[in-house]
Amino acid sequence: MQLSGLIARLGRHLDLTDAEREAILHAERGERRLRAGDVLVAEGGESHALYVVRQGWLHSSTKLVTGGRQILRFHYAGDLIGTSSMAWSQAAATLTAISDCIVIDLPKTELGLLFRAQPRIAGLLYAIAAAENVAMSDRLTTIGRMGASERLSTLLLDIMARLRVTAGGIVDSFDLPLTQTDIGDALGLTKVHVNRTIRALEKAGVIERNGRRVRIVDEAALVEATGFTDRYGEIETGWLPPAV
Amino acid sequence: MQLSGLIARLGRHLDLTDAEREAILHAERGERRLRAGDVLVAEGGESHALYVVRQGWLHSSTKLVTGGRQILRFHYAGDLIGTSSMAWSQAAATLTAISDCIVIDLPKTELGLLFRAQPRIAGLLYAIAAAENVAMSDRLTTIGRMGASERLSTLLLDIMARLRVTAGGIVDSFDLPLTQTDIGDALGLTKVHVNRTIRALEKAGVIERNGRRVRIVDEAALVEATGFTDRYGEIETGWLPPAV
DNA sequence: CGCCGAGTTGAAGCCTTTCAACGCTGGTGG
DNA sequence: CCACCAGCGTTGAAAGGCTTCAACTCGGCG
Repeated sequence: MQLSGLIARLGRHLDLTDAEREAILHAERGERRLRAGDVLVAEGGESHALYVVRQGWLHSSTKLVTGGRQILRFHYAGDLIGTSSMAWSQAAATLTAISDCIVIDLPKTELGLLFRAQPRIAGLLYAIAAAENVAMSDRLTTIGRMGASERLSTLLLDIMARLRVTAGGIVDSFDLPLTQTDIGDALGLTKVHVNRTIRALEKAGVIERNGRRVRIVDEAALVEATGFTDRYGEIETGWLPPAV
Repeated sequence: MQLSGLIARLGRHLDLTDAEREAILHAERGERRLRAGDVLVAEGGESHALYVVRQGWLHSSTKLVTGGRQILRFHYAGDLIGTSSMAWSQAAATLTAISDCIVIDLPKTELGLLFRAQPRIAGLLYAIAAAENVAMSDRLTTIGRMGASERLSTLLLDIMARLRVTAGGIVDSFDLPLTQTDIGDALGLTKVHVNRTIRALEKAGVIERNGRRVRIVDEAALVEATGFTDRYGEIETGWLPPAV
């Protein structure tokens, strides 16, 4: 179980066979520990591996010619990150640890072998990539067509939905390890306006804050305002070929 | 060659073996012809197949609770679309034909079998999915952090880069089958502001228009202003397992 | 011939940004 | 041990970019 990031993740969607577990363990390399703020991969840098998040939060981001930054996505335990190196040997985004993290290496040549040995795993990884794509689409829609408070609300709902996957029980509050600058870079807003928007939501009584802790007071109102849909549930696996 | 959408696309990245071609042909089902404006798949509708674009342009879009629309992506000949149905049986986006189109069905159970029979194809499809993800990230960055004229410039550069893949020679002008409303929905702008922005670029002398025809006069200036990078080039295939 | 969608333009208003300043906290070095 | 500094959060005021509302033109289609 020491190097089982991928097994844990895929096991959420499928009952893995022993052979599949074995093959995954064989593909995974040693783990890497990161401190909050550390950069795992830099945009434009060489990259020949994916990483599986075992513990902690990270984000991927890109820099603009104008000096700005866009945070593309937040990554949590179980996520497969750095996938752009499957298509190119240069990383398309920077991966930065938000909290202290542990990630596991998954060299892409090993992944190639895993694809051959375990086609069911290959199919599931493809389905997960498709789901990632939909998650990106959701974000695009939010940023492209919604105002500041809807963007912020969507982010909070999304984080909470994601935390519920692993946390099991009912979650209505969580620690947010992001600065308001981070939130702004994720939502396409300035930190100043993020601050005003947060305080407006607070004043409206739909959220509460206590330090880093955020509590969602009126989840229904947030969902109603944003049209948020939780995509972290099941992934359909019926079409996958049988396990080897 | 009649049903070879996928072969043509994958052949851009790999030399396919006969067995691989055969397996792909076996997975593809009959073609479907669409008229401009036709909806191939509706958001929320059942979907058990992908589609390969053989001819024409389409776009995928989502509707907002507030009544707006976000166009997520434009699709061209060779693209694999409707991939959200790999993860769920309900489509996450609407697929609409922009011009008259021909698409080929690729049932997901067939794709599952293809994954098992031809692991190299599976790996390549995964790499393509990863590249799609990066393309979405680029769009997110553009919309999240750039002004109207940069967004529009990026769209034009992106379309041109994509057309160059299939058109071979030097392309500096193309027919744009999009309304200004479409462009606005793709860029997160109103059609009114799209219009003003187009005319400003025209007045600045970086583009020219003649009906639907758009000519990029000063490509370097557009690239400079936007930091655009063409991702339509090679996909790295060195990590793929050998062909069967 | 008339209507509708697409493109165009002007004016006003709003949301978000920009600029600026200040309090607070945690970490660092003297 | 404590002073200082840097980053973060917060707030106000002014500016700006984009939207909204409205009106008018043009071309294609019934």
